[in-house]
Amino acid sequence: MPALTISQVARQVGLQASAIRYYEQIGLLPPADRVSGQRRYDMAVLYRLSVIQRARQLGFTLEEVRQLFFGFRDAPRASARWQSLCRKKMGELDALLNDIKTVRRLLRRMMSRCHCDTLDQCGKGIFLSGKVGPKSSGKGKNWRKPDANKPSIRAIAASRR
Amino acid sequence: MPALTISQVARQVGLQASAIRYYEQIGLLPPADRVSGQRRYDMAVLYRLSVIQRARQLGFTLEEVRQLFFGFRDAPRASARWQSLCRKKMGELDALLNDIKTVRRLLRRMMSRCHCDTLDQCGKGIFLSGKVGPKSSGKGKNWRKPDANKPSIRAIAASRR
DNA sequence: CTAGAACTTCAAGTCAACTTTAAGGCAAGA
DNA sequence: TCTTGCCTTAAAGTTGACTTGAAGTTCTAG
Repeated sequence: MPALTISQVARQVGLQASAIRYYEQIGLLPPADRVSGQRRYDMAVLYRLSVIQRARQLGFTLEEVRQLFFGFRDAPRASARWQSLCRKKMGELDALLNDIKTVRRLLRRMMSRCHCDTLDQCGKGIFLSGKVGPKSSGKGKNWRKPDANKPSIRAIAASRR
Repeated sequence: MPALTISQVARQVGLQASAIRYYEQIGLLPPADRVSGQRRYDMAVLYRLSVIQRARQLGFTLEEVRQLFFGFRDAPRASARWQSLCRKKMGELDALLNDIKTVRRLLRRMMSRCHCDTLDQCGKGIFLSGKVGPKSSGKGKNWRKPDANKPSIRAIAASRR
């Protein structure tokens, strides 16, 4: 009967021990059995962690993983849970894809159309073209361009670990 | 001579005043003139901020914006600076695009191929298929699958503000 | 028996780009 | 004078998913 230590488990699934402790702490893993204070695991935790890892690969947050495990009071079948979450995530990906394409167009335009000498000149053009920031254009006092400077793709680097 | 207050500037460019103070604090904007302690601006700052806003739209980090302003000791022309940064960002976008496509394929596979009853069963399958985590496979003691579970697309939601 | 490796907990740090809070300053209008 | 409203600073909070650090305990090899 394999009673694995935390670092053995960590090695098996390719995580740091601290991540496993963290998952336990936030309730994604049940409190582990202890042998004089130290955690001991069996194979089941490897499966559990594999699911978590796969979900992370698929772009799910830990909150979504929590849903996967505990969220569906209906839908008891694992496959149905995956289905539901995957469909949702697929939609988010498509939205992200669109944003990225928009930004690519913008980048292309910027590259081909800017011939400014100075950034101030450049900024003047941008400011006057009104593509940035709401310049109260008479449509009512609190009117805002609908999603004017929308595609920001924040944390574009952050997403690539 | 328009001497704008910080909130007037903020309204013009569609930012919060706190963001402008922050930009000053991190050195993206020069210290503003003061009238009895309060910041006063002229049109130049609108252009400056327009450039920053446009850059943010294009997916640039503030660090990259800093490069745009102060980074190129060579390349004095604004257009050349934009070119260089845009090309780089374009590459990052393409990489991100690839990751997204990979994740989409994974999502599709998960949806069509998983028929598990329980998540444990699911996890067992994932674990045994070895697609998650390095399972020391005899290629040397510290061998790791090259980028095994790579496409994680962290902060996929974060990128959509 | 004794190193030192591996484990424990709890708190705090990380990253980016800001925002929020607390505590206070200054000017104009009633 | 009092209130309203905008402004100031410095510090702390936000978000997610962990990691790192400090201080202490336990296991293991020699």
